[in-house]
Amino acid sequence: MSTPAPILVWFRNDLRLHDHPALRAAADSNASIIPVYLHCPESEGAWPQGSASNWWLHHALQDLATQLEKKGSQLILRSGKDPLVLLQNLCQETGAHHIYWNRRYEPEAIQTDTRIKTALPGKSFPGDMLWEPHAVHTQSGGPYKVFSPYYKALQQKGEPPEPLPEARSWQHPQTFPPSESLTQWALLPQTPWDSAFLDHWTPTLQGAKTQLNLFLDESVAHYKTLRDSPSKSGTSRLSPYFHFGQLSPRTVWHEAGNDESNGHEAYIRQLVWRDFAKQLLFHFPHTDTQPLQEKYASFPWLKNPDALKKWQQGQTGYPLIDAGMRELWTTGWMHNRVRMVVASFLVKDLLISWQAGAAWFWDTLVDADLANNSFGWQWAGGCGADAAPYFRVFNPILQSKKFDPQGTYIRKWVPELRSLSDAHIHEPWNAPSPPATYPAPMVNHAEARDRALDALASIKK
DNA sequence: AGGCCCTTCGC
DNA sequence: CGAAGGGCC
Repeated sequence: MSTPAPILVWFRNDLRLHDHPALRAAADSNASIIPVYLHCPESEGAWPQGSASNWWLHHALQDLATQLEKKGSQLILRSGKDPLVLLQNLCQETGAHHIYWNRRYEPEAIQTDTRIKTALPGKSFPGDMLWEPHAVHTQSGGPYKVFSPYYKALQQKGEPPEPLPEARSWQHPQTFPPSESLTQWALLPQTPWDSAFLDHWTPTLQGAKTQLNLFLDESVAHYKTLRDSPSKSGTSRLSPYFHFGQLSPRTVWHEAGNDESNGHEAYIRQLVWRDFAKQLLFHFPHTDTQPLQEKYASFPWLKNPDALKKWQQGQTGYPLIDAGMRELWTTGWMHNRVRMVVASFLVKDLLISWQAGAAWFWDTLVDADLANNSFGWQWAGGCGADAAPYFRVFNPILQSKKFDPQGTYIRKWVPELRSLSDAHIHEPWNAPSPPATYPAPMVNHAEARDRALDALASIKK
């Protein structure tokens, strides 16, 4: 009896063992499994992973390798220019006849996967969405561009596929091919800007599980009201786990989604936004760099490196904006409400392009995800699908008073303002003696708002 | 998933 | 003279 040829299971944005369709299918086949991860930053088009994401990736891979070792397996690391070449080499070295992977939906990934499938015996499985893009379309067969009907359509489909349980065990090859060393990939920063990251995150599968359970036990019931308060832990904080696939949306849907309470439905709605963004990038593959609404291609954005830098460093003089930008820099994450406010400020008050904002988020967020990032910034810029109309300009002072009324979030991230009263913390320039170390507002919001509306008028049809 | 400004209405 | 509601950007 000859043993079947081994199967390469190619891990990508699915760094987990549970609900992993490719791994499960390989395990069920009785062939031996060689798990591989390929690091090909140059093949990933215009969007190689950012610095904060690389930090997370390092830890997630280390953890995945450990979990695989507990099963008697090994994670094989290879790096190079082209994943096709690396997979070809691995097939030759190991005698593997099949490569299994879970699908990705970004334009670059689709091109690469298609190229690999024509050259090698690859088999792909459903990726990290509740419903894959081809499973959802409008009456006329096209993609949805508005969230509400998309959400309705998903509700009518009912439960997404059941998550697959983790395979208990599977066959291993007698010898594994050589692996590169994770340390040599130098994913961790050279200068220690990540010093606080481990205080805020546990970037492992156990960390994902713990955070999900914490959220389901303590926060989800009040999600609808608490999710907008940046000083409270009312959001799920699961985004990086989703991005790296340490959690599967199907798993989370089934753990959170069968409860009819307000909080659960509100949370599932957010999971659907995630699918919505992914299907948009899938159907409109240029929207990582180009506005979905064409008339915005001629929008008169300002090139203003000094202003951009003040925004990036949290030195705009608007407390809520600066708190958010500093939270981002320190922890690799920012509360969703604050993301909307800082984005509106960059795009509308400073008239700096949403692409410049997206690039900064891409490099600094541990949850940076091409579909979510592109969609979110186009939404803020008013040029995307179901976007906030451009004339909807967030007032950074009102948003601050409304969502951080006691200034708790501001005091946490902008220590210069800690001693101000609640009455002055949102507008420190009105305080009797404004802190000398905190900058004056870099723009007057009322004037900036008028300027933004004038700019909008200039591109109107 | 806004906000500004004006009107109206209640006190 | 503040709150509430609507038109508009």
